[in-house]
Formats: sequence, structure tokens, C-alpha cells
Amino acid sequence: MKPQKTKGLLKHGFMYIFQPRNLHKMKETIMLWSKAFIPTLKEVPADAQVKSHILMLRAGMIRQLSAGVYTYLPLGWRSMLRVMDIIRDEMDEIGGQEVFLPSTTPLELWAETGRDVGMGDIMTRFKDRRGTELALAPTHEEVITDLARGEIRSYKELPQTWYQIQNKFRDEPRPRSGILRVREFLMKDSYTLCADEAQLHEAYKLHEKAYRRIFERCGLQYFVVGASSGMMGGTGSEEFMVPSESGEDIIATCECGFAQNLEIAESFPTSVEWVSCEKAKVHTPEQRTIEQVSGFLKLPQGQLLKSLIYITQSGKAVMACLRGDHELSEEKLQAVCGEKVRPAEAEEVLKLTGVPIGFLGPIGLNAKLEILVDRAVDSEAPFATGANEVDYHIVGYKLTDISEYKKVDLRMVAEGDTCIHCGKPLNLIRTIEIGHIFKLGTKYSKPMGATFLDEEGAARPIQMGSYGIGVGRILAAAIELSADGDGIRWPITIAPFEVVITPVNVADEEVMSVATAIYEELLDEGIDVLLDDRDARPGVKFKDADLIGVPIRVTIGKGVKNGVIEIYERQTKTTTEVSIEDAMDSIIDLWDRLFEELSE
RNA sequence: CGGGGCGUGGCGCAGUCCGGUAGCGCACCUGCUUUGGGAGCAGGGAGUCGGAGGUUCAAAUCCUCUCGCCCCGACCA
Repeated sequence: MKPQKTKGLLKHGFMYIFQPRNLHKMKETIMLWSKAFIPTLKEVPADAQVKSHILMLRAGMIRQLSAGVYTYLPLGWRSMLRVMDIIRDEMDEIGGQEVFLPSTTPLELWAETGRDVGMGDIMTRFKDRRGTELALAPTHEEVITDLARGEIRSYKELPQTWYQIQNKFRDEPRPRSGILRVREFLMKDSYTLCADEAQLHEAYKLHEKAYRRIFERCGLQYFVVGASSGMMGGTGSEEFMVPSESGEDIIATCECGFAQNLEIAESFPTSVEWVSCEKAKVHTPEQRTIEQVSGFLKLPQGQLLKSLIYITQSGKAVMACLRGDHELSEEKLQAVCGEKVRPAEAEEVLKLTGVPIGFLGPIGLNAKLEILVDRAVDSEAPFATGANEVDYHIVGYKLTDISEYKKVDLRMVAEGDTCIHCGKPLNLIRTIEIGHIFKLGTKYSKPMGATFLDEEGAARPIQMGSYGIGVGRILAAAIELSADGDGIRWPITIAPFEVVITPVNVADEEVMSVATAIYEELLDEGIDVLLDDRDARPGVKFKDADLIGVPIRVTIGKGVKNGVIEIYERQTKTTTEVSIEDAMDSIIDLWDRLFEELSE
């Protein structure tokens, strides 16, 4: 899987499309550090909190324009281009054909699938001069489906795999963590058009394989987990998750291979030591939270019944009841309700039940709303819950005391839970989502009328799949995984430069002539090399080289007098002295080795 | 959208409580010395104190409004 040595920028489609220019000339300027625009920062910018954000700013890779909107500087963009190179390579490998879809889309198109409403404020809308309503595409299912319905006629034209690398616009309510959650970002998205479910399954599996190869080549550790389909809809999806403290998602994994996003994960809960008690109503003045009530009644939190009221998108109220020590998964509740839900406001709860939050319970509320009970609540066990009366709770009641309820899966997996397949304890891991693959089925093709004629001449909706990768998130995730106290440690496959040559003193002619000779030879080999020809102190150069994370540094200094230079490996911080004659071979050997470590 | 914090040279910050006309470190420019892990000395340039309005003889500082950014929550492929 190692690229041929004339790879790098020369291969990029982007370069050909947008910048047909003399690449050799560009190389000569950009690969001299003194001429390159690499604005490194010694201090940590005040706005950055997470490791990858801090380092991308400090290494001069990105700059912020506004909340969740970033400019990629030359160093950052070079790494982005290399990630895209790998993505294109692997997408082409599974028969993908690259396209380029517009970002400006008629709002009408989104109305066809109902996502003009479904997307809500995430989708930015505006009008053109004629008053036509437009939207900036947050994703491209509708655009692709529109293309397909106009062009695909026969089963003989299927399957198709179309992909693009495009900016997506999502007006996130809260952009954060640098480049991890942004409002404008580069995504590789691909779409498969298939004749039937078997074909779709095959296309889906091919994507999974391609994604595995892409992330492996990018040097990432990752989990593939079962996931919620969210606003994409469809019949099934899996996410590719990189473990990181800076991530926003939590996944549950088991050594038996089970792995799911916490949003949908299932598990066996820990058990509760019940305290037996008789039915009673207890005065519990000002005791509202689970902690307060549990402490006041001297009952374990797991013996309380937590009652939460939610309002569905269509305006229906439901009560979700869980063990006091468990958390509700809103994703699961949404799945049960079949529509979006939101927590009820305090006033709504009061109006609906006549009871303020804190003293709610399911007993006697059937007439007012639907009651859903999480299946982890033991039917036999006595529980304590709100009495639906201010300052009172009831104890010793059982589920059978609720006249009507549905038992469903509502709870979020918690620390200490065990695996539903093998019974071993689950691990909860915080992660960054870098890819997500969906089986969409006919969710878009049906309402939009994207059909083809099968062998019998019958019109059938196209079976679709949709597959995304966050290009920028790959960079952030790689940094999160491998950075150390001195800066970034790039996997060589996505480093902005593969080698940096550091002449310790540019005023020393002998040093410079050796440095320049090695630089030019490496260029001839097709290796991405940066020559640090700045008239700066060695400490500055070493610190900067460590910070921007170039995997191989060739230091040329006092050893030259004895015919010796040094090769420094950023990952391990090990230095090897070699003779000038052996330098090229040693550098290329190390270069080869670093690539080989990242291929299967 | 709720809660909290912050906007002062390019970056990091002090000054705000207690009003008196802006300062420190880094970076930058010039010169000299220096050159193996973010150099030293000397000189220099650079700030609508986020914006608007108000109070006052006088506002970075007090009051009102407003914009922006960050964090937590909500939300989220």
C-alpha cells in the first residue's frame, strides 16, 4: 500500500482542477522554510482548549475566521491534501467515481423529503435576487437522488458509486473543540445506487473495507460501532470512532467484539440491593432530586423510579420511567416514539399534571399521558417515586400498580454494565466520530421518485447508501492520538512534510552545502522535504520541527567536520549518526520503514 | 436557547473593584555580539482599550444597550 515515490502534491486532482501551474517552481519556494508561510506560535492561544486545536494553531496549520469556521494555512492544507489523496485512492479502488456537487441548492428539493423542516436551523437558507429560496447543503442525499432520478433508467446501469470531497455547511448550535465540531467543513461523501438489498449490502461492505484501509493508512486507531442513523434515516448504520478524551461521543465496547454508540447501546445493568418496604406516602419536604430523595428516605438510588416528561414533535406528552441510578437515552426514546422528542418545560409539566418537577410519578397519571417504563426496572421490586403531590413521595409500590404502561428499552448504558452477548463488563470509551456509513434503503428514492426498470420492466425505487468521512477530523484525531509534550507526531502518510533538513548554522558553508545536496537528492527521489534554511538559532529550529511534527529530521551541524550527520525520528525521539555517504540510504530506509508500519 | 467567563499593539496578559488620559512579556524592525534545544545588549515601530449611547471637568475603568469569542448544558452526521 506504500505510495510510489512520485506521489505527494503532483498526484492531486485538486491541483489539476484548480491550479494548473508549474509545480516544480512552487516546490522550490514552499520547501524552503525561510520562504514558507508557517506561522508557529510559542504561546497557547487563549481560545483553544483541546490538544488538537492548540497544536494546529501553534503549528501554523489553521486560523479561525469566526466560530466554527477555519482557514487552512499551507501546512494544514498539505496534510488535508494527503488525506484526500488516500481517500481518493481507496474510493477509486472500490469502483468509486468522483463527482462534484453544488452546495447551493433549491429549498424545494429539500421539501420533497421533508428535510426542509427536519434540518431545522442547521441548514442555512437564503434567497437569490429573484426571491427563489435556496439552502447551503449540509449533506447531499437529495442532490444525488435528484441526479439519479434524472439519469438512471435501467437495472443494467446499477450499481453506481459516486463520491465527492466537498464543503458542507451546518450551522451547529455550538461549534467547539477547534476543528472537531465546525460549521463549514470538508467531507468526503459517497452514495451508492443499487437495484436491490443484496447489492446494497455488498456496496455497504465494500465501503466498510475501504474505510478501514483509509483509516489504517492514516495511522489511526479506531472502533467500528453500531450507531443511530439520526437525521439521515435509513435501515442501519455504523460509525468509525477514534478514541480520544476530546471526543464528543461515548461508545461501549466489549472484548468479545461488541461495540455500540452509547446512544443506542444495550447492556445488562448492575443489580440493586432492594430494601423491602410497605406501601406508604411519605412527607419529603423540598426533596426533589434523586440524590436528595435517596438520602432522605435512606433507599439506594436504584430503588427510586425516575419519571421524566417529554414532548414529541407532534405535541404528544410521554412519561419515561427509569431506575433512579440510570440515565435516559433520548435517541432510544425517539426510536420508541417514532419521532423527535424534547424535555418538557417546567411550566408544561405543571400544566399537564398539576405537579411540579421533583414530585412526579407514574401512579395515577395514565389518563394524562402515555407511560413508558425502561425494561431495566424490575417488575417485582418495590420502588419509591413522586406522589404527584408537592412535598410527598410514595414508597413500596410496584410496576403492577401502574394500570397501563409499555415496557421498552430507554436507558443509557452505564459504567459497570455487562455485555449482552458474553456477560463480561463493558468498557465505555470517549471517541471522535471520523466516519459514518448508512444503509438508506429507499428513504430518499421513494419520495423523490428515483426509480429504475428491473428485468421484468417494473419500476422500482433505487436502494441507496450514504457514506461520510470528516477530512479535517482525521487530522485532529491523528494529532489527538499521537501528539506529545513537544508537539505533533504525524504518521508519515499524512504529514505536511516527510523530512525536514535542519542545517544548524546557515552561515557555515560546509554545513549548507551538505544540507542543500541532501535536500536536492531527496527532492529528486520524490520525497516531500522541507529545508530549514532560516538564519535562526538551532533551538528555535528543533522546537519548530518537533512542533509541526515532521516524522524525519536530518540534522546537519558540527558532525560535518568528521563526515557525520544525524537522523532524528520524531515519533521515538531517537537520533542516529550516519556518515554523509550513507545519509541518503539511511533516510530512505527510515522513510520506507515508516510507510510500511502504516500498511497492512 | 439556558448558565458561566472573556474582549486592552500580531500573541499571552496586567490595569477595571477605588475614574486622572495605557503598561509588561513574547513577537516585529535596525545595529553589534552570538549559533546543538525557543540567545544577549542597545535603539525603534506598533493599541479606535470590541462597538454605540450615557454620566462626569475627565471613562479602558461607572451606567445602559449591542456585537463577538470561549466553556458547561441543551442540540447535533
